[in-house]
Amino acid sequence: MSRVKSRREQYSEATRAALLEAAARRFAEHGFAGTALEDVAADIQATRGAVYHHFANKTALFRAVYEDVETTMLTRVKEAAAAHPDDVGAAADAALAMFLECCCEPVYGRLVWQEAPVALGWQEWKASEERYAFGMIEATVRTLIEVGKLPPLPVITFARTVFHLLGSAGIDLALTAEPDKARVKDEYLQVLRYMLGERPGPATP
Amino acid sequence: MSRVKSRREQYSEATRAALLEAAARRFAEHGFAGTALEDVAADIQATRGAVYHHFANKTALFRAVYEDVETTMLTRVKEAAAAHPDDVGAAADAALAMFLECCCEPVYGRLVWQEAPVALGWQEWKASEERYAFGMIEATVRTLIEVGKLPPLPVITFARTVFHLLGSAGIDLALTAEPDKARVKDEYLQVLRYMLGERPGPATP
DNA sequence: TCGGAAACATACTCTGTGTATGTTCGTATA
DNA sequence: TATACGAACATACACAGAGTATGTTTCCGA
Repeated sequence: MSRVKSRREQYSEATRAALLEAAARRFAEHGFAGTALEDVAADIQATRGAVYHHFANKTALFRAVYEDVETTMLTRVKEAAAAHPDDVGAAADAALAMFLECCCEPVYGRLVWQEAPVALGWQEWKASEERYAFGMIEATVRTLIEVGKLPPLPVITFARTVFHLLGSAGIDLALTAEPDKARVKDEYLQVLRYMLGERPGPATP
Repeated sequence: MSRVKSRREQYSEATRAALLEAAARRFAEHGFAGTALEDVAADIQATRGAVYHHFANKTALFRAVYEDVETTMLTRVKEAAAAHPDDVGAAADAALAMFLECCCEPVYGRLVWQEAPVALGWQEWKASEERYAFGMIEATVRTLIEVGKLPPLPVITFARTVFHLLGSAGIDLALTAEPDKARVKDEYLQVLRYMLGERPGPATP
């Protein structure tokens, strides 16, 4: 497939990867507008020249970081689902839980849910999610409907709503102070389960 | 209460109001980062000096715009709810529907849901919503639980979720192309009703 | 071994924010 | 009614950061 890399290519890919890593940290910590490319470059002992060699502009750098974390997320979610090859319900549960887990992480949560919509524009962000998180959720929802675990609601809209549901829960959790985190997470799981159709049994009379 | 305004005060308030209006348009159309104060000032035949006289900085201007649209929204929602003084369920329905309506409007939707979290920072945005949309929803949810129309779920978390639910639906609707808008809106109402507890009857067997 | 191109660094331009200072004009006070 | 004062702006300047143009080094293939 891809032949052996020359030393130069290896160096180049290394700095590119280092730039992505540094940028991810900066963007996640200070936001898109709050990060100067100067600082990103300095983090890896380089100058902005290196950045503009590898990426067309600031937005392109962000886009690369964004697609990176999305790909990582997708892999983890697929792994989680693959642990239940015989039970679609359990697989869906695991997938959604893992996605929520990802959203809780400061880097993924902030990048994907806070910065991406303004850095890339809502339109592009929405289109991108089609290929990542949202696409995955849509498949899950479709399965759940086919299996009868969900009523035949409009798939796309329902999936998009679930997507936002998990995302907002995740980002809220990511910013919840440590002492409350466990309780809030439990509350969100209760609410999410309710919204996805589970009904609590009547209180013991 | 407030004594009669001098001519000077009237002029000042007029330009301040004009600045807010121009800024709202610019922010809603080009986003926070994409708006230059120069242009906002030019829109009302003034210079940036006027802006910086009335507002501490760009963020403060945005904050003022933001609080303005939130207040307008709250008024409209309260009016909608007040139309059903005898039926809390209907009042809650009307309130939520009106809120969704507001979220669909490009100015409110974009400012509150896209720009505010990054312009003000998620923390401040969350805190502000406590006093506006979210506070209102919380009251509604609390009522619905007391009346028994909702099970006793954790109020704060549930309200916050509903808040995001309506917001994401609204902003998505705001960006949906006209021919599809009616259908998508209908789909969202279906999904929202489902998530809020209504269960469709079984298909005729 | 040498020409060229990739991988950067350096230097410059331009836009936009924030600030410091100047100017006008209404208004209170003598 | 003359004047002093301060609010309401305008003008001018400093500075940061994005984007671009150009220079420099070093690897690699012919």
